[in-house]
Amino acid sequence: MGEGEAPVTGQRGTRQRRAVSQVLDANDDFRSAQDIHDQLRQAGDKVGLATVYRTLQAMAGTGELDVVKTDTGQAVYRRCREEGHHHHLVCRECGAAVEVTGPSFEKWADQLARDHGYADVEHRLELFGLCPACQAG
Amino acid sequence: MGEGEAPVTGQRGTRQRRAVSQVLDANDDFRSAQDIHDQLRQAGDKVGLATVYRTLQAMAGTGELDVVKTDTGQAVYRRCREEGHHHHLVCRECGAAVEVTGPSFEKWADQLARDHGYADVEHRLELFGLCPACQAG
DNA sequence: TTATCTGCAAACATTTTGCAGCGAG
DNA sequence: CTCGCTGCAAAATGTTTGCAGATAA
Repeated sequence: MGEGEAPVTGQRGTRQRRAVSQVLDANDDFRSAQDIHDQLRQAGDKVGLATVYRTLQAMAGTGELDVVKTDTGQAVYRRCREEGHHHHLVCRECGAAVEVTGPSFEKWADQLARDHGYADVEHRLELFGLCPACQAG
Repeated sequence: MGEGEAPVTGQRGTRQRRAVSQVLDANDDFRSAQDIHDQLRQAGDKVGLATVYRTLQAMAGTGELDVVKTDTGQAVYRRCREEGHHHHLVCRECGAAVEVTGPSFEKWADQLARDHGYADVEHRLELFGLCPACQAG
């Protein structure tokens, strides 16, 4: 009795899940759900688009994935490297990204919020540019 | 001869445009295109939704409007106060916003880009929180 | 007059959801 | 066996676009 509520961690090890995870491992850059879906099909793994969305969402929820919204509002994902709070410098050409942290920036933001009496402040910071490789190309 | 290409500035003074402009003047906070459309209808001004979108887009293009993308990717607008580059501390409850600039932050961002060899870097920074008024409520 | 603007509805792109069936544990 | 996962297709969102007719200059 009292097995209690299902552990939030309760994810089943399905083929589809594994396939998505694998694609994420294989890519060093940010990809959209649809990109990942295409890549999956090309590799011969048949996975529904909805499932890709659901899986990415689930993984992002546990913090194992980083999500960035592009210019057009599209969400792009990649496996998270650094724990904790950080931002990304993303190449707008190829999706390659560097994770960055800025203690001084964080402090500035906090101070700013305090100065204006805003509570519960969070920020979204994205940096977009051309990576060295894409400049050369 | 040579009237030349039409001046980019060629905007006609239509009732609809004026109505949208008026709503923007009346609001001190960020509103979505649809919000503005609703507000317009309530005020008795019949303006098509597409026209609202087109107008807002045009105004944003000339720099007379600030645009911020919310969490959900929705675009929200308000008349721009400060010229030049700045960011916003927006109340996630009521849309009230403070415009902020951060020279130290800008410098940090530039340096970061340089350190990683990224060119043509731009950043998007939004701060979301609860404004003093909404905390009280 | 005439180029621009407007309104409508249909097109779009991305993401979410309902539901019957499959499959991991 | 069960309950969560999956696939499909349909729905939902928010925004854009094509086109015929209205309108500012």
